[in-house]
Order: sequence, then C-alpha cells, then structure tokens
Amino acid sequence: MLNSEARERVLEAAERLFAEKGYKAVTLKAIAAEVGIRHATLYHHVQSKEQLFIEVTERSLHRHRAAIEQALAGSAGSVRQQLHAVASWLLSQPPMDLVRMSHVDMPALAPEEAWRLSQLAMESLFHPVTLALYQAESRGEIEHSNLGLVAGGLVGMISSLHALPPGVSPQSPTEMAHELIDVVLNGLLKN
Amino acid sequence: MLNSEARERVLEAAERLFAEKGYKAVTLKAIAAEVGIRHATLYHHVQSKEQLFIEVTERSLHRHRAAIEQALAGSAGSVRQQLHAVASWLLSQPPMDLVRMSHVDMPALAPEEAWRLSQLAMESLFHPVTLALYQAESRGEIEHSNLGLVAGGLVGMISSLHALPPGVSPQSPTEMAHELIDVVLNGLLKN
DNA sequence: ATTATCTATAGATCTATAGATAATGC
DNA sequence: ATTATCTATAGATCTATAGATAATGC
Repeated sequence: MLNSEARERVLEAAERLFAEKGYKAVTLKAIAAEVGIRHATLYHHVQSKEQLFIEVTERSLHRHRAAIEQALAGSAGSVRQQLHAVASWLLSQPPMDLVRMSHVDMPALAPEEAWRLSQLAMESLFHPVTLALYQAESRGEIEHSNLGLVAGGLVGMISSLHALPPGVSPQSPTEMAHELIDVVLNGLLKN
Repeated sequence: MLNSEARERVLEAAERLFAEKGYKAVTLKAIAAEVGIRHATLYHHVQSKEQLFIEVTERSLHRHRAAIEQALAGSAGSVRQQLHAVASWLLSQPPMDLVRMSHVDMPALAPEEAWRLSQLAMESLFHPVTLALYQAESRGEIEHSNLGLVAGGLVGMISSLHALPPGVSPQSPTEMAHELIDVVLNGLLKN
C-alpha cells in the first residue's frame, strides 16, 4: 500500500487493462503478467481487486479531465479547433466505455463507490466540454438551448469510434472524429 | 439443440443478458436463473456458452437490422423523422455496445466467428442508415461527402445515451436523441 | 530493517459432463 | 418414446491469505 515505483507499475497496467476490458473481464493474473510478477504479489500493493479498480478508474478520470481541459485551453480561439483537440485526446487513450461502466462495471461495486465514480465520469468528460461550448456561445460562435446535452452527444459520438476495427477505413479514427465534429457544427441540411 | 418453446426462452434470456453485460460478465447460471431452470439444463438446448453467444448475438443483429429498416421505411418523407424513428428503436432495446463487443467480447471468441460477427454488426446497424442518408441526399434534403461515416457517428451518438444513469435528466434518452439528431441536421454554428 | 517477491493453498465460482428422474407428445 | 429437467461432480480458474525467501535502503 506504500507509494513506490513497483506499485506505480501495477497501477499503470491495471488502469490500461481495466479501461479497455472492464472490471470483470480483467483478472489479477492478467495484470500481474503485464507487470511481470506473480498475482499474489499484487496484494502487497493493493488491498483488493475492487479497491484497485476504484483507485485507477478515479485516477484515469482525473487525468482525462485535466487533459481535456488542457486540450480546450491550448486551442482556444475556435470551438472547432477545441473539439478537434478533445477528439484527438480521447482517441489516443484506451476507450472510456461509459455504457459498459454504467451497465457492467458499476453494478459490481459497492453502491456508494459506484455512484461516486459515475458522477466523476460525467463531470470529468462532459463538464469541461460543456463549459467550452457555453464560452463559444457567449462569443457568438454557436447557439443552442441545451449545450450540456450537445457536449454529451459529442463525447459519445467521438468515443464510439473506438469500436472501429483497425484497417476498416483508410481514414484514422481521429480524422473521422474531426469530420464528424464539422458535421455537428455545420449541419447536414442543404442550405 | 431442437427448436422448442423451452429453448426459445433460453435464447431470449441469453440475448438480453449478453447484450447488456457482454460475453464474460454473464454466467450460464445467471441465464438459467432468468429462465427459472438449473444451469446444467442449458446444455440440453445449446452446445456451449460460446455457441449460445454467437447464436443470440447474430439473431439480435438481424433483428436490429430488420427493425431499423422498418423504422426508416415507416417514416419515409423526411430524414429527420427517419432518424428519430431509428433512435427510438435503438434506445428501446438493450444497449448494443460496439466498443465492448470489439474490445472484450470478440477477442474471447474464435477469430473467424469474431470477424463474422463484427462484419454483421457494422452491416446491420450502419448500412440501413447509410442508405437512408444517400436517399435523402438524392432527394436534395442533405449533403455531405462521407455519408457512411455520418451514419456511424449518428448511431454511435445515439447509442451512447444508454450510458446515462436513469433520472439524471428530466428528459428521456429518446427525447435527448431526437434533440441531438436535430443538432446534426441543423448544425451548431450561428447563421 | 523494510519492502518486494515467491510458492502453496483455501474457498468460491464457472463451464461442462454423466447419469437419473420427470414431463410431454404420439 | 422423446424431450426437458434435476443432482452430483470433475476440472479450470479466480480472488485472497499465509508464510518463506530475496532485494533494497540505511
């Protein structure tokens, strides 16, 4: 339970595996194998699988929030560029599958922890984007009556590109995300 | 392995549970409990868990395709109404989480089966919508250079609403989907 | 001395099989 | 007679603990 370089390696591997496959689908053995140790040794660094999942998921969400805020701040000027930056970040990371988290991972945890993580997930992924949209609105760039919903829709749309099998399209997921963002900005309707 | 009413009940329960939680997270015991029988009895109706998953996932995808095509045909006239109908259907069903399927469920299956199901998933969910968008384009309603991508983005955006914890918003997921579809049609940009 | 790792093992749970018993359809 | 179910159990795997051994930091 101490902070150490060895423990950090465990958390890194767990964070990546849990994000990609979810709580139940990842075994402690798989995490240990990734780190290059025996699974029993994990218990020297963490109290339980559940605690490990909660700790790294929380950490991952905080990192996401920070990175998204940075992406938004680093390309201020046009919402378009801001959203492109957010998309590039989201698609550079292991997928944060909120549908799976909500329906599979969270029900396996203690209810208060599940509720807390769900809240944190919404806040970390949606709030920064919502705020950026409001600012764009007050700059006169965009307009809509429910920008919180639009932020959620954008993040969901971008994240869904993680489902694409590699090589199914000549475009990269990031390029596709950028194109889709432009559709949301410009609209599909003719004139 | 015969067709019977009892077998059908097993497939129904398995289809719903697998769609919601994924392959690994659903145990045969859970499926049996849902049907009201002992888990050993499942083997009278199916050959293995893997076969059961493949059969019901395939079936579910075919049903999705048929229902989406029907939604599109039943509200022909405006793309807007067509997309609203598709959204209503998608959100009335257990979530088809393509990100989870791609990263967790498929890798647990035999590679050829995984590839086949992935193909089928794309075809069932994206192709009908893509076709409807092309038809709307030829009617002069909309215009875009990559309507296949737009169809995928729309389906992904709509499906992501399955992640919302119930009661977090006064709107229903379907209402939110309709509003988001209108955003994609009209665009966010001012004037 | 403290921290990190290992082997061995307990107890739970999961998929699957075997063989016996009950329900159903001619 | 055939179809559907049950109990019992094998073998694998998973989380977690116990106790011994190796590595590291003063």
